[in-house]
Amino acid sequence: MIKSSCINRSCAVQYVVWSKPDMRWTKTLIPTLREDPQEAEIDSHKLLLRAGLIRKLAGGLYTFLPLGLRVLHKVERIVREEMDRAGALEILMPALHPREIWERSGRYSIMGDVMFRLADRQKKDFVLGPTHEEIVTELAAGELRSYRLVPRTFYQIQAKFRDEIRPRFGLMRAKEFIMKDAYSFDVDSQAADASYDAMYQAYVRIFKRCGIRTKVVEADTGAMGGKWSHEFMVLADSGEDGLVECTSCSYAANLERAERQPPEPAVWETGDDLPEPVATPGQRTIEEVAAFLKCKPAQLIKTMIYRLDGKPAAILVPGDREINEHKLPQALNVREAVLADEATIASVTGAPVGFAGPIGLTIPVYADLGLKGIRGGVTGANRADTHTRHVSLDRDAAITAYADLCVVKGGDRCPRCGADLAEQRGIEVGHVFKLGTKYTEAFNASFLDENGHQQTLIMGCYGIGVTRTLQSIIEQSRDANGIIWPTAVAPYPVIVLPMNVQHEPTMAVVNRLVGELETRGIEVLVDDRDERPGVKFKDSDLVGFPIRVVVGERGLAKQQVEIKRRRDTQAVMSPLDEALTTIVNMIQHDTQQE
RNA sequence: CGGGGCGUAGCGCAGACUGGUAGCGCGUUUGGUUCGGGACCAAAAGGUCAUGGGUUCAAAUCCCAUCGCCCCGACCA
Repeated sequence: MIKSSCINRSCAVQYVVWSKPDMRWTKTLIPTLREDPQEAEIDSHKLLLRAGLIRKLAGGLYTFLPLGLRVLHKVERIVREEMDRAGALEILMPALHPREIWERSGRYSIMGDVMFRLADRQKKDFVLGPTHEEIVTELAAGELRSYRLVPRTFYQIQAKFRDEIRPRFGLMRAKEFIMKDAYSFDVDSQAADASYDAMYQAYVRIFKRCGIRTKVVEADTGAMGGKWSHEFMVLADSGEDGLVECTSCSYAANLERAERQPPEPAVWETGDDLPEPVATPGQRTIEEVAAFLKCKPAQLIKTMIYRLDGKPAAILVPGDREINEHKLPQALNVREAVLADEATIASVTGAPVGFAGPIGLTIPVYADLGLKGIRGGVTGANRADTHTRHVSLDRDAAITAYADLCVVKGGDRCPRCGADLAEQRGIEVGHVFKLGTKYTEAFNASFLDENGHQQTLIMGCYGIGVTRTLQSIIEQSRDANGIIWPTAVAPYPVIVLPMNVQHEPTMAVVNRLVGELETRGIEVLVDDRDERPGVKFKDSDLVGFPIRVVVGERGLAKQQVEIKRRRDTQAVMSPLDEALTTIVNMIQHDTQQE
């Protein structure tokens, strides 16, 4: 039964030459589930399980079943093609790293909790790599010694390991996942910008070819360090990241980084009244105090005590706002900003937690720009069970500096053009960083320039969560019946459903059509199960093959087969001798569209 | 790590409060009737009731501990 023609026409299938282009449902494993698994919360996770693409081994650890692996390979192939096109060089680095290399960059302590640690039989310490900046920089330090060998960009596609605090949503946040990571090394900042741009453009192409719409946002560099970065976000309500985009200009940013133009000064009162203590017994939170004093949360001035590089300071934001801790280091020019403990708060304010205010403090006081010019505000009085009202910050408190310190929200003003910002959720599928010399200095990665001078390599790094991207495709392309695969990443672009596998003329037509598709290099799955049509239709929709061909006695009587796109509602009847052309045209058309 | 929920057949669940022979639906196997959107009839297989301990004549059920999974939070490229 199995066609042997795959051998002599394997050249038609680029890269995936080891894979037979056609498959019978009864010969593979596609364990579809009729009901939603109890373990899954979001739709894409449910569908991964229901469509028989993955199975869970343990929390954050998944096995890819045949169909899931086919999709994974297709995404990887797109990534490889675009990386290669951009001039990046594929390598493969170890997943197991000696501890010392992480200590050299200082990240063993920074990322220590994220890394799985283990020891060999000699009790030598190792970690499972959560990322590979250290490893690749070590390589560059040894090999890229001459300007003639620069620029170079290396990439790999490999399993990464992270001891996530909470793995969730299936492949979205897993303990082991597939990542494409790339690293560029350049002679100077300008050349590094060009490398960055090449990767950025490659990413745009990759996600487009995967059939997903992404939004590029300015991002925080976090533990990666570096100066600048962009994230590629798949917009989805289930996304773990918040982001804002301008309704007018092109500004878009992760909430961790997003800035805003200062709003109009909050004038609640004329400002003629002087500060006055008011008893607020037991009212600690913003909500409690606002309700107690019958004022709006925004009228309160939230005062939080932080330690900036160890030294206490007060951070002030409007009562209806959150402090953005990611922005503090840069805004206040410190290395580390952490919330102070209760003892510190008590000693600098002289009051229990919940009653801190800026008036009379002897530590530095930094206020959000949204508080500039506020009149009639309410603050803690630095005394138990007491607040202060009629506060005009400029007049009543010694403000060390105003800065943009709070988390931006939808409705705030764009930092570029002043128009409204809109807030959305997104899934981070790609992240590109300009790292500068953080790692190349730590690893002494330098080269000799044309003049024989020693110079430090400028580095960039670029990640794509491959398995996360796979799930994001589903998150963005599905309906009530199941997945709708974009053609480029579908496990099979075509599924053929014989309505009655016992009917010989039906199977003769199926086999001939499948053979013809094979010769065109088109991968086909034949649902040759002896099941009722309804079952096959449901499974076909659930798994989401882009094109479905139904061969039944009803159509055959008119020498026709039915061809239907998964994303369309209407099927078309096609004469037998035109079916092949119709299908091929659809695939070509859809691949270009997507 | 804090808070909450859940572990009973491959999947989804009931049974637990009030201890007394392990249940239902789907799926699976066999036979038959069906056959263009998850058919019907009949028969059957399938369980350390998460694990360990305790109480009891008797524990899926009550008590204690542990483990695992899911959600919220903290946290996180």
